[in-house]
Amino acid sequence: MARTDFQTLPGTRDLMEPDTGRIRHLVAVFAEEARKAGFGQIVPPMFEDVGVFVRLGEASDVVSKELYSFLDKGEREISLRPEFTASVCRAYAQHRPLLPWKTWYVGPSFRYDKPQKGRYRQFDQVGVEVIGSEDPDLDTEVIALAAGFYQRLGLTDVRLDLNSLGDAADRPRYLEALTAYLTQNLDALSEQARMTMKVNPLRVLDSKRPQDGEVVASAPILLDYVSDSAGQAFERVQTGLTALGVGFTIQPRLVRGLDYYTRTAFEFTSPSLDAAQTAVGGGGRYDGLVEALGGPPEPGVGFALGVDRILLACDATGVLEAAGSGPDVWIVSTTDGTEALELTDRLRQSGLRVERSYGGRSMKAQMKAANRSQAPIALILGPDEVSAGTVSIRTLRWSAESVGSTGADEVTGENPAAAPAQQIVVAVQDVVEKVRSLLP
RNA sequence: GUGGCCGUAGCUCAGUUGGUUAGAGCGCCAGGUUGUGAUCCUGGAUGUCGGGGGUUCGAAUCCCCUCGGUCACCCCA
Repeated sequence: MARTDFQTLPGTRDLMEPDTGRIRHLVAVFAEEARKAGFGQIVPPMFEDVGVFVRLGEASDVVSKELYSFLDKGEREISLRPEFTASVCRAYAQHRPLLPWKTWYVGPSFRYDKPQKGRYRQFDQVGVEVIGSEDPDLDTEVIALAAGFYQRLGLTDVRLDLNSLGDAADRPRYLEALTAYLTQNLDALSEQARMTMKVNPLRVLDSKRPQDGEVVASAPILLDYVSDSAGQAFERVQTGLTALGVGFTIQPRLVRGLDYYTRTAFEFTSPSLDAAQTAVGGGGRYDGLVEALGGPPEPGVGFALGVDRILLACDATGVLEAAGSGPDVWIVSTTDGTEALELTDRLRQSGLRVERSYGGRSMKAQMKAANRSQAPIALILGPDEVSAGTVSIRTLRWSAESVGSTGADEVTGENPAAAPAQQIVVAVQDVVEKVRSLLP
């Protein structure tokens, strides 16, 4: 391990190629899907008044212990956003765009968690929110958008779990029944579950501890306590998803980590992730959140998908490979003139990806670098070429990819097992055209 | 926040009854090659053995602390 004065803080990292290229692609696909579905992009600030996030519910860990908070120089209490939904609701309350307001986002969020595989303190999400309509068809549309996005990436094994949490008015009745039941079975519960029960009984349903499994399995079912209107809406969502061919599983014990959810709640998981974190996305309806943030009582529905976990799932299933990012042309120069500089510039202006060697290295070293870059073509500028006003074009990558015929005499390579390299000499002014004709 | 495992070159790792100048493979650099990339051959560079303290004649190796990574709990994307 290299000794350096500074390194990234826990739970943060430097994303670099090829990962950054994959993320660019992923985001481009998502933006396209969202645009087709009528969503416009929002870029809210990464930090807000802590109150914006506290309204998410103080019973959730995200708020109670994972908020990155600090005092700024104006003595304001600030938090880095732990998610986008609160910011979007705040933005709606502040700007009052036309309803229904459909918006999508991408960017980092921050949670002070202990890092783990697929879990970072700074992590990227893409997501959408719709403010201002209770229509369950929007729930369906939003879920289908996420499902379609996974499909387009090639993630075919993503599983959708669905539940209805009922209206805010249904919640107390259910909590009462659940608490009574859990209290009765207190002895059978794990210590952690007992702690959770005091703070947020719903979350006990989500316990992954085998010990709690038995108790949870026969706990009262949320769906039995859901109001008629919420129940009908849930039916409508199911019918809609089925009509669209989106597969799902009703998961009566699915609850979400943030308290603001009402009615439809859903979670996407990828079984190919063997880590503890298999959720690649989730969301639901939050009909009271805008109002809680001081806005009008507008309902909302949306989801957030974890970019890093999606990438992990892609790795596990071998999709979304990094696109080849090598240059089209590599320029080898053994003179100290400005010819290489000019040729590089000219080729780049013509739209080609051009790389070259620097530092006046030997031709052998430059050819090695050219070969390694995976460029299909090397342009050689030595004293002979410069004085004759020409450039030598040499095809690279002996072994596999053919670069098209140069129509020139073949130069025998020294590698007997590989296709022979070809080399031709052209006038400087014809280089761009010739190179273009050789590229696929 | 709690617990398990781990931390030696750019990368993957070897290196235990503590013992002289700390190793391998890959990669990198240079040469063999008459300006031309594979292979091969030759040569070369790089480590305060994560950091600090302690035990010892002597520590990569044993002890303590600390930082970082990783996995699980928890939580969630």
